[in-house]
Amino acid sequence: MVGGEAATEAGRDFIRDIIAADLESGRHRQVVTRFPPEPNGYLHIGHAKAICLNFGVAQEFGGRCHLRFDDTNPTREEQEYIDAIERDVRWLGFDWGPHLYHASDYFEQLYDWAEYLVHVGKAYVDDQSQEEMRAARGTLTEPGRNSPFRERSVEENLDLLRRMRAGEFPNGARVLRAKIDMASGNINLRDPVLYRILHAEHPRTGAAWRIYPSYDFAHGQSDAIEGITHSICTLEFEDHRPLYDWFIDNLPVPSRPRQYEFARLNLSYTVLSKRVLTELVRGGHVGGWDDPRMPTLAGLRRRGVPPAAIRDFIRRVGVAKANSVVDVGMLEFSIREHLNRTAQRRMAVLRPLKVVIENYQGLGEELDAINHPDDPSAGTRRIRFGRELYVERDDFMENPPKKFFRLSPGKEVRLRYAYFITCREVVKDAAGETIELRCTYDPATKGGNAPDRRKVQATLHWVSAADAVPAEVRLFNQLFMSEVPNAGNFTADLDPNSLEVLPGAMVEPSLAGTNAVDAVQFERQGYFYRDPDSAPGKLVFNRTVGLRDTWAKVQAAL
RNA sequence: UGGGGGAUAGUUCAACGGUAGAACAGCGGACUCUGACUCCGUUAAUCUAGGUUCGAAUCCUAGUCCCCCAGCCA
Repeated sequence: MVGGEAATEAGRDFIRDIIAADLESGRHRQVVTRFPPEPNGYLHIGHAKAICLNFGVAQEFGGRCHLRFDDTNPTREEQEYIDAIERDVRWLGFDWGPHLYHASDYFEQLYDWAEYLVHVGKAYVDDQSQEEMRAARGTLTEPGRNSPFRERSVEENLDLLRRMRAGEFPNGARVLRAKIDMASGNINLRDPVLYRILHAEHPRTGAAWRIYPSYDFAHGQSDAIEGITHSICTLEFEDHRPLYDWFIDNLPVPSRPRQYEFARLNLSYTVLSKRVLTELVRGGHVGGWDDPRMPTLAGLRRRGVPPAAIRDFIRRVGVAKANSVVDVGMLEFSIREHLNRTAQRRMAVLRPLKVVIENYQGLGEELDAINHPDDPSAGTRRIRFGRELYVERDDFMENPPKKFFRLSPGKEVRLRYAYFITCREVVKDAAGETIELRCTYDPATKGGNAPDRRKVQATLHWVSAADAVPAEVRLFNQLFMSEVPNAGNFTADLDPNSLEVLPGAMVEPSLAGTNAVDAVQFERQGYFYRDPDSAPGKLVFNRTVGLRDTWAKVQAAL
């Protein structure tokens, strides 16, 4: 658990207000919440909001939060997803202790309650086809019509229900329906389906069941069985609440949970739809559920986003009932904020340009570099200088605009932790491409300061050619080009340049160490994280997020 | 023309009849061996129209706009 940290981090919102009031009034002695994913896909950052909310309030108010799989539809659910969900919730920083449950744990009890409703005349078996049911349901503005099977006897209903359970009928032949009100303005109350016939293997119950409960019939009662006090869900379930309450009122359930709804998270330039994410994976548009461009927790993890940054982001976003789209920049802010404090600094040249220091005669002395400017306990490391170096191609311009502070012909800059150098000559290939810079250094500026106190406008990162280690660096842009992508036709909106691979990067030797698995800042560029595609002799780094880039803004304005 | 929700700076969230505030973004500046970080300053909002009240984002009335619901999905 993140414990006290989360408690102090917590904001205030209408959900927490309700819980605080319920505790104060004595309605509940302890708050019990649950995070109820359906195991039909990977968790994404939208789920992180629900997870942080449910586990968060439980922590803050001294209660508990259950992890419960809503596994009522075996035609869509898989064990792979169950495992991934548990892994991702833990990674996010939450612990359900012994409280791991499944809706399928309650199948027998739910079935008993179905028979109970039949006994009291509040449920019936309907033989109508799916099409007939749809036609009889009415529309948004017209009431529905009662099913011709609505007034069957209790005995006949019971017999049919039991034979449904026994597997006597094919898929779709009959359903069990609640007898509520076919004329209700709320369509969820027009005799909703409680059980459908599904001859399908269930990941947990195997072939034990031929009928499976609907979400509506399973969710609230599962909450009641577990003693959930506050059943927190998203807005689209708001008009299911009367039905939720109908089951609680009409069944001998052991407790009285109440449902509250909040607005789900939306992020700009991002799609948080399991359907679309699944198609992205199955259609090969991304490398998998953990592709660093994916908004899944697995993708964010691989990208190098720390879970604490996600929690901080969720806290900043808040909880309310208004639909909204959060600027993805806010997520990036939380990531930078966290990584700036925690990531050690290193030097890496993404697009190398060779520099020869013509007057350097040394053999390559070692210099001290600071691992973290704000954290002395992170210590220092030794980096080797040399006659041949690499600097960033973007740090040189032959004909620079006025505001360009970096290297250009005749200009002096500082090489971080090393010396001042001045560009003397530009070497080009036959095509006119700059391939090398001939520079001179000032031996008196060793360590990076001039005895005469003269200043330079820029400090450049660099690596020495002699001991630089080659690496592949992967840069990511948003997967979608539109600020609010159209989930209906998302392929047209995919950015073909969302992945940029730089195969020829050169990094500090310290980055090749086997223990270099933590997030790291490549100075002046961004935060990077070792990708699992790395292998002995093959380093791969993902850019988690770039540093704020004021120069890019100035440049864009030129 | 049914039912359920929602509208506050560009964005997200506060303010619960009593000075409309924060964060992110933006803009300007300071600092800087990261054009980073940090710090300082600053632009910027109550959907509309009436009403109640000494006083309304908040209460009332009438509108407007947006979202969700017609799966044997969740």
